Amino acid sequence: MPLDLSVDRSSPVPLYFQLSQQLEAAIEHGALTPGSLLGNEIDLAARLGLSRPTVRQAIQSLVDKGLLVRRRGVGTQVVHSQVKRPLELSSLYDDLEAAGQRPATKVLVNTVVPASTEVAAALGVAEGSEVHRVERLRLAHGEPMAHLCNYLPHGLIDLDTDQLQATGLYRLMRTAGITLHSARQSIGARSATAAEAERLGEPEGAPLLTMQRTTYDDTGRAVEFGAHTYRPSRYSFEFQLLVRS
Amino acid sequence: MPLDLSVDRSSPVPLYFQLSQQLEAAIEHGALTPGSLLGNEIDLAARLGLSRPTVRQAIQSLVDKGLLVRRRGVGTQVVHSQVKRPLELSSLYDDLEAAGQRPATKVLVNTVVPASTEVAAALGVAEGSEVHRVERLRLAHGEPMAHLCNYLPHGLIDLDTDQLQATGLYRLMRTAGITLHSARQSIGARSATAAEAERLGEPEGAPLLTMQRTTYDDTGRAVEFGAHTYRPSRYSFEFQLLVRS
DNA sequence: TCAATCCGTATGTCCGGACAACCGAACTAC
DNA sequence: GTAGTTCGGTTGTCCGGACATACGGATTGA
Repeated sequence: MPLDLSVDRSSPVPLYFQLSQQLEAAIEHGALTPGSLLGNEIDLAARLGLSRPTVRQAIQSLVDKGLLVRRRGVGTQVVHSQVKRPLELSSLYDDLEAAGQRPATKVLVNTVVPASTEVAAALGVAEGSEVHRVERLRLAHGEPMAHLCNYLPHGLIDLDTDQLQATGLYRLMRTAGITLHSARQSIGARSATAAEAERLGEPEGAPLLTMQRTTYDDTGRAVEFGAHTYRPSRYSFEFQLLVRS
Repeated sequence: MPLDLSVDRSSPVPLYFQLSQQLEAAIEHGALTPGSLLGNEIDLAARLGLSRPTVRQAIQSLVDKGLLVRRRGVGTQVVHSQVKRPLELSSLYDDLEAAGQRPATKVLVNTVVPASTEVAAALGVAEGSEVHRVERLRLAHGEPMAHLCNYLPHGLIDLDTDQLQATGLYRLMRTAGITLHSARQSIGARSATAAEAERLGEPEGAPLLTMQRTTYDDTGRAVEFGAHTYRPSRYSFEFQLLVRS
């Protein structure tokens, strides 16, 4: 059964994208079983009335996602799954929501402060210049999960406390027209101070998972710097890596 | 100064790859300054005697690396740097070596054991079947930095203790002809048990950074499962993320 | 003066074809 | 029986062209 694929040429959606979506769905759905050959590109193109480059572009996008593997002289195979999602630049809020965890946010601080040396260096602004400072407690199922402290350049975005309670910071930034591009992260661990333990409902000296992140938009501007602490009993970083070959 | 680019058609290296390497070097070297336009693809192709698709392929690879940004109707710009390396599937050994840290390895255990429930599930083998078990202490500058416990399917690779001391596990696997494809990771934190504290030279109850990882080859086979603990005072996970758009 | 429109330009998509490089299996020769 | 060779099949690379689409600035109009 050669799988029923079709493309809609009247659609504004690019043909290669239509195809890659259908292939991905077929893999997800099990119509294309792991290890099975995909059939050669020429035939596939002919069958769909597409050119080979277009088919290749569709396949390539799935190879980049780690769903397919090409072998010269052999063909294109479906990877033996295990692949879920590669690491994305996502917000904790969205992650929790996607996991059905019903996240909630408690805004502790939402103000403007002069930039400390560390914050100024991270955001690439002058020391002492005004920056937004947001401190939040992230809850899941009513239990504190993480303490989030973020700094943003002044004037970049309107930080409304109500909106911060209702959604994540990244979604706010995207809505404001900022196109996120990359981020530098550092994940570590340390003992909780008395104040941190208190905030998160952990005993003093308990181990904490820490994450520092600076996010840049597509012009290279730093748009956010954050120092987060997580309760390791309730949160860990899970992600998938792909080999860049 | 329009940058001197050239390609060698007699070389077996693909033309698009030659071009992307030269562009990357130019960016690295500063010949292409952040924010500057790259010049349109048509001219670039004509100047190099290449076709536009080839030039596009070169540019696209750098866009995927996060070095360039394309804007329709505008052009292709160099990202305002900050980009170093996206997260790779690399071994701790290679990372330390690249950072000039002079890593050393002390093999504590190198044996074959029956797979526990957890290990069997991770590697996708029958519970109780034989698997390699390797336990190592990773040192930098003579100081313990991490404790690495790894399991590998039996018969996949010849695990020589001397080789394990001299290099990293990933390099051994690649040398053995295994093509790594993806990995699932989980990073967390917890308190050190007495034995762990002893091994790493930390006080009992000290916070530890933990990482569990299952690595798959390009056929989807699990080829390695590891449970690592790191001294947070000496190690943290640092990496760069790109937005997949 | 300010807003809407037009237009040049650059990337985005797509086509059809060609040859090269590589893998695996069948075949052949020893 | 085994080793080497040939050969079909598939992906990798590259070409030259065509039209669509979106952005930004200049022009035009109110």
